[in-house]
Amino acid sequence: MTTATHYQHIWRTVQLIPSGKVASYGQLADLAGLPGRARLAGKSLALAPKSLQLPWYRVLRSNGQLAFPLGSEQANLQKGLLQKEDVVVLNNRVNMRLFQWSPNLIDILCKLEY
DNA sequence: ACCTTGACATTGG
DNA sequence: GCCAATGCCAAGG
Repeated sequence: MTTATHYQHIWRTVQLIPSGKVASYGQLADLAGLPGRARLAGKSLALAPKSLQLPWYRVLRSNGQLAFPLGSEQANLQKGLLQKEDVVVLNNRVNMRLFQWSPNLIDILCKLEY
């Protein structure tokens, strides 16, 4: 498997996150069939062509924090996009307990992928 | 080829 | 909650 392929898996998978929901980089990697490779998920979002129009802003750190520094241009943009979907961001952070994915949904998504 | 830098995560103190 | 240590690994220098 080439890294380009890995990126494409991530790009395909991130589009499965429904509006109004969020996932962590680790979950994204897992769903893409790349367990333990959260870092790769971040990398591939960073390098994704803008033309793909990915919902990158629905991906957060495992503790719910935005991946960008508080007050940065990127963080503000992400916060705005999330709040437009009624996801509350406080102190650069989302309450992940409100967004736990049910195991059967994860199951469905995994089957969609492969 | 070696080193550093990240849109990361988990564990242990 | 904070920090350091580990594990992860592609990109760019």
